[in-house]
Amino acid sequence: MDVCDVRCIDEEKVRKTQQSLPCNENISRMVDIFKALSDPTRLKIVLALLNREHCVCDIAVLCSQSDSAVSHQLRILRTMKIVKNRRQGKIMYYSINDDHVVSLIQMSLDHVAHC
Amino acid sequence: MDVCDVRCIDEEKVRKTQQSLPCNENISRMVDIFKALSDPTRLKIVLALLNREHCVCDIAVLCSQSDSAVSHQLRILRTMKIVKNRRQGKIMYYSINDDHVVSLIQMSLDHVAHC
DNA sequence: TTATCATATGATAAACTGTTCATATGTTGA
DNA sequence: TCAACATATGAACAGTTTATCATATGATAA
Repeated sequence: MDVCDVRCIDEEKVRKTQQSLPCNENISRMVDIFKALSDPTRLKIVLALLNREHCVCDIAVLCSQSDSAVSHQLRILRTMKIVKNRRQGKIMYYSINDDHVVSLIQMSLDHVAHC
Repeated sequence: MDVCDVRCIDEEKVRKTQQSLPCNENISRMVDIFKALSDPTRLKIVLALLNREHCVCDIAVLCSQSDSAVSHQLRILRTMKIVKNRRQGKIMYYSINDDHVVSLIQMSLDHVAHC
């Protein structure tokens, strides 16, 4: 870890910014949220569920992916509690389970929409 | 691509959700933004610059990474216009260049802070 | 209870990502 | 002009991620 040695850093600036940083655990949580949304398949899934609940099969069509690939990604989103599911007979319906993520997506949508 | 065949999909629901989806280009842009923030080093850099501008060397200290690693990540953030830089002699100062990203981060911070 | 259907899961291969190391660039002061 | 320094960059390697394939599970209807 060849971090630059003491000569060049402005210790006071660094110290102050250091204090302004969230704790590592919160940084890690933020990374996890962004990571969840940083894959096109997962983002499409969440965008689709923003509209309404859907079964795995329909989600697969909407994402142009195999049922299996979608199921894997749904498991990740489920583990993160971004989506939830309910069974109706053979069919599993998925829907959004995290309003914060909805806000994040809405904000990023606004961002890309006008630029 | 063994997408589920016509039997199981609810064509009407799928059609409507399809129409609600952003265009692929915008989805791709959203993915890029989230991807930029989904690495701990890059997120820490942006969080640090949220406080004030810093030189590469100080950023490296703040991220507990080598100057080189940080420089690589700064290039990515620069390419995405999330940060900008200005030279002062030998030293290169980096700062935030995208207010939307600031809002996204602030929102995700609020999210992780109270949960 | 058995066949079929919708979904889930484990293993694998391919692609991607991030750090490191070596080296290059550009700036300053001697 | 040269040495020293801050930063940048290219190549390579390790670790991670994602889709696929094969198979498993759980539910329904015959």
